[in-house]
Amino acid sequence: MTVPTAGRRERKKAATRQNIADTALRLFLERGYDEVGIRDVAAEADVAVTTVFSHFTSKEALVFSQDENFEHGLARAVTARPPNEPLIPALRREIHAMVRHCTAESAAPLWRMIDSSPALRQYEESMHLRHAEALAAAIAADLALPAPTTACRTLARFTVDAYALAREADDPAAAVDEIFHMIEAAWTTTAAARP
Amino acid sequence: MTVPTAGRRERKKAATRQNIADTALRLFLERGYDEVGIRDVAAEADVAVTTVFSHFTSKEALVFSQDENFEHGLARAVTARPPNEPLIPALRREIHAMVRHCTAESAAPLWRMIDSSPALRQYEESMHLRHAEALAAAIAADLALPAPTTACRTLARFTVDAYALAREADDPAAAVDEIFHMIEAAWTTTAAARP
DNA sequence: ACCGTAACACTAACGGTTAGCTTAAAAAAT
DNA sequence: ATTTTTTAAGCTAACCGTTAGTGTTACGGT
Repeated sequence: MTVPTAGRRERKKAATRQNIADTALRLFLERGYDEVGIRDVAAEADVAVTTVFSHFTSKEALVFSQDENFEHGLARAVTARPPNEPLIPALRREIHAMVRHCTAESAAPLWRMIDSSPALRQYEESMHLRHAEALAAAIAADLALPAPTTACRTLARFTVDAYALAREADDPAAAVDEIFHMIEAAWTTTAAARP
Repeated sequence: MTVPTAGRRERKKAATRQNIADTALRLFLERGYDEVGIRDVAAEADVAVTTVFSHFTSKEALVFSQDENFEHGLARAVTARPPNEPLIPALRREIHAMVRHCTAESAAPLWRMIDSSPALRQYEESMHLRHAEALAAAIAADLALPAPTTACRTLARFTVDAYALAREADDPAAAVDEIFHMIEAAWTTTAAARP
């Protein structure tokens, strides 16, 4: 076993959380996000309303429960990349993977739901900004800077922009390449790009 | 008179709206955004709660009622710029003006309030995205394109990023210049930049 | 075996938001 | 000038996401 007996309590907690998330996502996809209330989710998952909010900070968070795993994926793409690989290509690879992942056939209904709900779109945007801040910190660390500079923060935001823009483009993969071509040009003109 | 007698009804409506916005902003700054409810605002402005929501789509919109004027300021910076002036410098000028405007001494308490409220920050972000979409359309029109391309949308987003990033920087004006140096490099590498 | 604590339940409420209906004043039509 | 139509604004009552307060149960370390 790779997992060192995570304790029954933690396993039960994880199971409850998973049950809630699965139930919520199923109901949302069946009836539509706005047509399903938190009380419906709680009843169907056979838990109390307060239990839902002890596992998820908001209704929208129920939809993005899986993507929280990728929360630090971008930062890890910087810190854990092959040695000697330049920064920008590493970021481009990661964005490519993320775009491919969320434009997959199986995820289509989910993203259609997200795109049609202003509340969910807004939640996703603010997630992206959090990711950008984490990424800026990782980039600064990679350059051995004491704190993120304006250039680091800018690169981070441009990178998450690439994800958001490519997702909406007709040809997502081509869009990633096109936008990263622009990012590369922007980055190479900064002093931070040269050691 | 330059105003062609806007009709008593419309004048009263505008007055009511202004009254609500002024009262709300005053209460928010006096007691704090979270400590003031919509019912408080309505009572103090001497209107019904439903009247507040017939003028403003949400509580957060009460805070940004003035900035709605600048909603299309960015797009106008493109469409109404001096002839023969290149695109990027025109955008940089506008962002400079916007940053100067919202980092002014008189606006400090307002922005402190906004920065300390997650709800208001999120609302501002989604405003920015709306602005970016409008700007992308204006850029495409300026280039005589039938529809916004990926490059247009990218430039638009980078531009609103410049605003957001510069606002938080130690030296906002310098940050605008630094980021626009990067944007210029990104834009000149795209095919769209050359006629 | 014991106790501390973490997970969950229940009730009730708070605050933003909306629906449905009524009133009254302004604008348009007669 | 009177009638008719429009529309801003009001009131009530609720919906829905979210939180506070308070128990209760069952796991985990000692």
